Amino acid sequence: MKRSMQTKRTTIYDLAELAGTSASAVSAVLNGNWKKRRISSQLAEKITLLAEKQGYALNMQASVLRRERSKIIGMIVPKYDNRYFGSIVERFEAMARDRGLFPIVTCTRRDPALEVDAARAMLSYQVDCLIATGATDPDRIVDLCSAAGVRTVNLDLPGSRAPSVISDNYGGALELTRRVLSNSEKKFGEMTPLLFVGGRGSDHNTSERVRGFRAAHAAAGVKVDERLILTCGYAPEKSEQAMKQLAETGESLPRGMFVNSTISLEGVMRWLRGSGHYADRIPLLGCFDWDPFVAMLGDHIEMVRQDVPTMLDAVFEIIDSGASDVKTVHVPPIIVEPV
Amino acid sequence: MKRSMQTKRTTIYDLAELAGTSASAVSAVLNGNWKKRRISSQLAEKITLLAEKQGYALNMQASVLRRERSKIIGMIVPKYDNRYFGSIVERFEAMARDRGLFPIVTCTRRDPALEVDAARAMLSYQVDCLIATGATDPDRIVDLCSAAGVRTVNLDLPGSRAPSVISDNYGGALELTRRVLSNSEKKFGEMTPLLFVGGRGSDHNTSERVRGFRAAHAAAGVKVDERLILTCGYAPEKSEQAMKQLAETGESLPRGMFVNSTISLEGVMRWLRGSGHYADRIPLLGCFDWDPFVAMLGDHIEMVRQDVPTMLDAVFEIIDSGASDVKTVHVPPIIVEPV
DNA sequence: CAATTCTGCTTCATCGATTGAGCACGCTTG
DNA sequence: CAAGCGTGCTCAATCGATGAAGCAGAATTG
Repeated sequence: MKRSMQTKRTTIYDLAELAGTSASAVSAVLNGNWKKRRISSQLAEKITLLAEKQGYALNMQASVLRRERSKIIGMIVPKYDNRYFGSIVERFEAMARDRGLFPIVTCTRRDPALEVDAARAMLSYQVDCLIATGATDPDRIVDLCSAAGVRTVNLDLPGSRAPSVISDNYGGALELTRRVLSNSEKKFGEMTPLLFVGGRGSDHNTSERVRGFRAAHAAAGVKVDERLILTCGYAPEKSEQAMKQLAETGESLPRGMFVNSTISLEGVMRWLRGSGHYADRIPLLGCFDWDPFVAMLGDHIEMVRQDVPTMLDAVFEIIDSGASDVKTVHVPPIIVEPV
Repeated sequence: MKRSMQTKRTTIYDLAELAGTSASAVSAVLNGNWKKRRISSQLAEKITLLAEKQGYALNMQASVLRRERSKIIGMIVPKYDNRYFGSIVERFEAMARDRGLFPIVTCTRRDPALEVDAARAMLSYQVDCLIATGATDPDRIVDLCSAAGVRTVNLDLPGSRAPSVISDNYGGALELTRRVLSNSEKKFGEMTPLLFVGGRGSDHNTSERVRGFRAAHAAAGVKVDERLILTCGYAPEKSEQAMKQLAETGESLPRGMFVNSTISLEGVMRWLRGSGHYADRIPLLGCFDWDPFVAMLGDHIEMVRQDVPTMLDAVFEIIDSGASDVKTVHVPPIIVEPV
């Protein structure tokens, strides 16, 4: 309480001296296995009180160095700018803590080099396990980790060398597309091909969603217009640019759109409001991802919300069970009923 | 590359043996001060190559244990569910990395007990410095840290025992209120008292914003209606509930509202759409905080966007300069021009 | 050519916590 | 009463990286 200067932190040796006992007794008491080590409850209590009074804090570096498992669990995540990743991180931290693990999370801004650097850094900090969320190149990370004997789980985007937990992108996209097409029929009396915008053509989720998009068109007997598939990247600037270019072709614009993330939707909406197209009438929209304000934007914005709690349950089940067979768990996303 | 079993990680001792040299030489080479330690560049190169080939990764726990500074910088943050905190974390991580620091961030869900636990955990991990963002009780955290000789900076919410960086809440609120009142005059030909909803009455930011809210009313010659100040907490459920209760009083509802965060706005909007009030006509709104989709919600939603880059510049200036005088830096927020 | 300096390393203690091994004492048992 | 056991602790090695101190041998100097 009264230590204001640059006091060296209190260690178990300090406590041992104060208590007139040995450091190993102090250690045993403070990490809870004093029963096993046959320390008397009197000594235990004395030490506990002293530690509290002195404001003792365990030095994790020393502890981890000595132990074989660090109980540190790492996660890398692309961005913090949307509800999906935000809730993943929030829930991940809570679940990790519930298990007595220390979570460390880092954001890699969809930058492959940063992803690798971050993974390396986490390995240096001796994480017991790493969750690679939405990684550009999950297998690269898995390789790094397995060289160090560290387990990995891929989340959101699958890899081929570690268990993965992802949304059922195909199923979600199929249903989302179906709904937008159906809205289109209700509103215009006919179904015309939709626009697909956002995401990277090379990533698994996007290609699965495109597959669902196509399947829904096929089921409705609508031919997909290939020029309307714009997998331009996730960033708002990218989708805004893609819309602008599309409009410049002079062709008539689609009546409905499948937007591949809220973050891409941000760019699309910017373009919609900035350009005079659609004359203030928002087209029929479907968005793969959920945001509370998007839900309020206009009428009939269909959304598919990825089921984060279930996904993280699956992740921790893999971790807790110690399974490491390369399987992909597909979690059905939640179809949000428009308000 | 070819280590697939549970191989013990490579250490500097392994490398030393392979290179036919000593561990200290390896250490010196790998941490870059081999020039100072007069290691020949031939040996240096040999060791570097070996390390690479063996996939050597530094054991940070051991390294930090030995060194006096850990180069780990911690941040606690209340939530990841809005753009404000999301961008704080994202930028914090980037700036920390630029300085060669390792950022660890943890989310405390506005729970005072979790805040303290998280701070303790970070101290155990030997953070050199801790940034307490939006902490319920910053002084408590500062006390914990200073007992361990760890510097602290308060962000978003100020404390009395460490430097703080916060928005100019009074100024921002004054201008935001002024604008909503002015819109009210344009639309209805008169100014009537606005509603203030969201935030905790006990927190500094909220009380400063209420002060700005009052000052703007006073300047416009409008009397504040005390029953319309609802500092019910930040969570959407809280603000939704508060609106419901207000409506149940049967009094006529205000024509404009000052909403104290996007997250509170979420609840307000839910109520607006759920209840029949305002008959689908969104009232004049001002929101202290920014979100791209909120900007698109309706006409004339005024927003004040906290200036995260400038705030974090200020935080790192304090950290870099080593200053620890208890000063509060007020960063003017950005008035967002409605689209 | 002896004395000094410089070069290029190695040795060893250290950081703080953990844990197997072991020690001293008192109590039981045959 | 000796042998055996249980209790309550201490000792010392260890985890991996770091860096002050030191030590050979080569190069330079007076």
